[in-house]
Amino acid sequence: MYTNGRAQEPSARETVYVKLREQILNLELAPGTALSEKESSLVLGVSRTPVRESFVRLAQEGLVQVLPQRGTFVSLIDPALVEEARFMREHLERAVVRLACAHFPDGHLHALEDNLALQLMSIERGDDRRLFELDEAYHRILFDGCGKLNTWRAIGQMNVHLNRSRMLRLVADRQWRHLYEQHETILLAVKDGDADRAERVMQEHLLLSVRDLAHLMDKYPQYFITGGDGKP
Amino acid sequence: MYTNGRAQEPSARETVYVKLREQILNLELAPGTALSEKESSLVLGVSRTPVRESFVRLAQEGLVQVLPQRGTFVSLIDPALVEEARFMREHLERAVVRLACAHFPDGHLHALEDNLALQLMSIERGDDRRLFELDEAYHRILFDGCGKLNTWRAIGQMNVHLNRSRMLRLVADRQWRHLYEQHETILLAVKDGDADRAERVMQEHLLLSVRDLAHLMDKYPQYFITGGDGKP
DNA sequence: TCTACCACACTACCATACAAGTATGGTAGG
DNA sequence: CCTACCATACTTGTATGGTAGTGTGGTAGA
Repeated sequence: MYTNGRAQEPSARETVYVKLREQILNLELAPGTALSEKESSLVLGVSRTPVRESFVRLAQEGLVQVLPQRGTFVSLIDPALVEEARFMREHLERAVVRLACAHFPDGHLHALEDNLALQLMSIERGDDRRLFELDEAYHRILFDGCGKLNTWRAIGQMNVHLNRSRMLRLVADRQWRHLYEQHETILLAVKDGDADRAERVMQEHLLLSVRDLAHLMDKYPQYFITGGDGKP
Repeated sequence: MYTNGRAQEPSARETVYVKLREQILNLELAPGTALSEKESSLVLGVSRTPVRESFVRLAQEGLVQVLPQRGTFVSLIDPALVEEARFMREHLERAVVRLACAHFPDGHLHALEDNLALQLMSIERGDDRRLFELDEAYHRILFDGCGKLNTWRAIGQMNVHLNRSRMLRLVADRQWRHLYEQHETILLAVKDGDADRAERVMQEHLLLSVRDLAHLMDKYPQYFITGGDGKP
């Protein structure tokens, strides 16, 4: 018996789920797009079962909406969810960054420094997709360093809605420098143990993420929920 | 054609999911218990498909753990998750109760009053299960009144882990009066708009929910994760 | 007695067939 | 021309059979 070296090739369900999720967050599958178990199964070369089970997971995350006997659709962006995601992140990240100012492991500190360096390179290259990932990683490292990784994961579920609108914003607008400078300032404050400063900058930083939301809703109205419950 | 009055009888998957979830939270299905698609399908009188899809949902919530080709098990309680759930609730509920002190709809205020009255009756009857539900509803009303219902739902996913340990605690210990008095104090503070007081009591209130966690881990060690990753 | 091996029962995974509800386009009737 | 109806082609929901991996208990051999 060879020990399999933790390779453990992923299940069909997992690969399908990851792929669909990525496409939805990238807006390759735009909000409102109709999906179908059969079509996805043909495209991805698997049977309906793993596709269907991925739909169940995505539906629970609020990324798709399953209407029995009618169809499955990529959820429209709900501005209320976006705002509440920001609300959650604001209060939890303020708390976490205060913890970080009190105590933060050296290893994670170095990870933040490395991350910032990579951010700078991504900005110079104009690689927005990569910068987006690094931004996520930056905040994740902060939570991890404070022993609050599960909290970050819990935020994740709401965060996908925030991120879809942020992705939309990246297309038109781009103020990456400002974003980078805030990350830099937060890291310095953590190093200095200046909790008040860190908390204040973090709050501003997260406010930035929903700026111009109204503008986006005006520009891409078909991607947002207008009235009641968000059915296409 | 009769309009069906929004009855829309629930799917097999939904009923199975709700039933299993309830049993896990009630500890009727104790942490570590082995499940199986086939057995559950026989017990619940449906085919394996809806059971399997329920397992997918429960696994995503962290309530069960699916080991491919080996079995499905009710997750052990992870003390780190319990503590982080408390952490999330502490910071988010402090923020929400401050909002409530600034502005809170009359309708929701009345709902809180009614809820408190019912709590008192449940305490007199010694109906702990009902009191537990009312406690959940109380906090839910607070979030709803502040337009943060989605935030409450997001907390819910972490909350299930906190609630399993709270349920365990209900069995041995019981200090319902204290719980009720805190709820009462918070309501009064919201009425008076005394944000500082409301926030302070809320923090104490949530600390109560993890008191004696170490004691519980000592008393029911088989229900908790000890070392690494929580596999039974 | 102890060890290595193997058959067997069990698991979750996936593919597929069937059932039941829904939207739609064409057509017959007014 | 307009309306009501119906066949049909979709959709998701459920049931079931086969596959491959895993644990276990019994047995043959040393």
